Amino acid sequence: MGVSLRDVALLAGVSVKTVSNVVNGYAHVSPATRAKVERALSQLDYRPNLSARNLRLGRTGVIALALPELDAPYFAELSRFVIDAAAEQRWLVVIEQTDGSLRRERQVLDGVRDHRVDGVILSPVSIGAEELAARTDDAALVLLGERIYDGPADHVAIDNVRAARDVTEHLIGLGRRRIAALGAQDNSISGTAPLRLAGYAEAMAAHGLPQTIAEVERYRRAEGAAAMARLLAAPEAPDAVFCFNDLLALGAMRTILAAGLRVPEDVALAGLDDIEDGRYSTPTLTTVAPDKAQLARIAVDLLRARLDGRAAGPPREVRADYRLVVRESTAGRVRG
Amino acid sequence: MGVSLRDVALLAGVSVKTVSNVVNGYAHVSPATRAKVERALSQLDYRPNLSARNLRLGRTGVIALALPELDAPYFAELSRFVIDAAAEQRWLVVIEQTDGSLRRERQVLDGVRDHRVDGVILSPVSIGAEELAARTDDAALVLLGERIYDGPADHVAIDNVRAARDVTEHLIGLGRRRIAALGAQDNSISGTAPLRLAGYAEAMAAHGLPQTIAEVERYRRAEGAAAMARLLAAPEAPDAVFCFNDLLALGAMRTILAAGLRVPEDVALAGLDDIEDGRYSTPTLTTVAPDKAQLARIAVDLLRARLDGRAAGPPREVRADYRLVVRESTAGRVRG
DNA sequence: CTGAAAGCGCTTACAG
DNA sequence: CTGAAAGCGCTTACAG
Repeated sequence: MGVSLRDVALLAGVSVKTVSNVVNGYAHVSPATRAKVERALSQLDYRPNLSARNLRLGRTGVIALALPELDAPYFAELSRFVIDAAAEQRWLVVIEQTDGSLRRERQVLDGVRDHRVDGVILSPVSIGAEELAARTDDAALVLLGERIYDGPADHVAIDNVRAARDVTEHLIGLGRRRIAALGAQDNSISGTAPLRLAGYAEAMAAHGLPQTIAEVERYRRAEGAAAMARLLAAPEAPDAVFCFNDLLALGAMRTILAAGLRVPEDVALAGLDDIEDGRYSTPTLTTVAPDKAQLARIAVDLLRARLDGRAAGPPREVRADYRLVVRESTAGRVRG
Repeated sequence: MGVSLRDVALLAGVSVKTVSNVVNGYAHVSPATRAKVERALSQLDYRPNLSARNLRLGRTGVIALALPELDAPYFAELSRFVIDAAAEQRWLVVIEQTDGSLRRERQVLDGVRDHRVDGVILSPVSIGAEELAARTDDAALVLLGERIYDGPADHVAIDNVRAARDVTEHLIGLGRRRIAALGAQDNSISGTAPLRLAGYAEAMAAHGLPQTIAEVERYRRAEGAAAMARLLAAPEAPDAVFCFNDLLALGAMRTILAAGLRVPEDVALAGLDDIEDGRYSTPTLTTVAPDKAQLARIAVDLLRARLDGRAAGPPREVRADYRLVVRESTAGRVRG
């Protein structure tokens, strides 16, 4: 294959153990021996075989990041931070796309048992809390960004209810009264949709305002555009819409503008995720910005704690920060 | 660790070799033995230890996909297809972000020598053809989406010169005359910028039109917005702009609209990449759509051929398909 | 401070 | 058709 410890040991005239000691930076190696070994190491350009090390150590040095779809900007941006945070632990990150399907979410979890990855950071859509809680393997698992109740595993997310309430209050504060929620979902067991809907409903109820709810299957632009068309066709069209993510909002924006209406004059629009697209759309998009770097870092830290065996206790529940970012789609335009 | 072949063999009352034969689906196992083994297999819920198999086979079953940044939509969309194509080979894909830096591009290549991955699909920015050609390790490597001359490795990309010419011809055909190119780069050794610039220049020269060139450092929205502001401030503002990718175009669009000008009436705009954002912007964005699924599949196929040892010959150069997609940013709006 | 040896779990000639 | 055994390259008690 390549150069092995044995080759280096032979050349340096020492044992394999000694070479291993030097490679792994252990103390108690005499300077003379160390120098000899290091000369041989560089002469042969030795690189440890990670497969062998992993077999011996029972680790792969690889973690899986499982998310519905990599090409949704929110997940792509989040992945970037997860990969960076993992790199600091010298972990490689394998990306697995579940499409939100139960079968594939289960498959990802099995990857740990196949010794392909040491642990999994999962952004769950379909898998239920009971199933996760019933898992017998002790695979390191961190749930990211969705809310599964009863903590079957470590979990990090923003407070979705509060964030949704903040957005809705912002729209109400602008004087809007016919405020629709776009993005409710029927099929989501563990998703955020019910939480965001709850936050919206809380705020609307607190002000005695009627609720209008538009459902979608998936959080993509096309669905936002279609749902918005349905809202506009209704007898009482909304004067503001809180979309449950930015992609839905950008799709909705397209529909509104293409219909010859103005944003925000006719319809104010807010999203959630703070993807880059919304910072350059016209008008720019008001949104909730989760601290993605923080989310990623916490997820990696939680996983590391489990893998180190430092945390053997009950699942931990961590909240990440977010902030409301008001832009033109609700506040109106400023000519540049 | 877990259940090993030995455990299964003990329970089934056969040798390890026989269990291995069954697990790997080899022929010539008597039905009776096979049944016995399979019973033991499922009783113990055996899962092969991939680390051990990999050590033995000298393979990891993992490939690296190295690209500048995952959160650029083009790369996120491409990654999705690469992961899917790799999954069909039962490969896992580790994503590495180079930020276009030479150091990190080199690091990725070293990953093969560390036996962390079997091969690499690299979207190069900084690394030069000479350096790649000078590599002594025989790591499987496929170059994706950029043009490096003299084929130091297998390579797949669209014909960037021709695509750029097509876009420019389209703008000329619309009657535009002051057509600027936005996205030229100074620092790119291996990048596509010179190729796209060449295509633009060819078309402009063919029609005797003057060339205007705006440079950027990186292909992001912010840079497109800033470069467009510079173009608008010039004495002869352009009536059309060919941006070297869609992100630049979307940034430029923001600047034009924020300045109170119209797209395409005042300035027509075209990009390249066909990212989803451009299909929902207002106006929608004219662009070149590379066949991303095809690019990904070819890249994976090229890598597989190298790893199988089927292809030991000289590097292969493959062209992927693309098409010009005319939308509102050049053709004008249709009210919905 | 250093060495000889076992063993992680798998695959694969080599016998029979 | 099946088995006993070697070996992939590493780490780690166990001696000395």
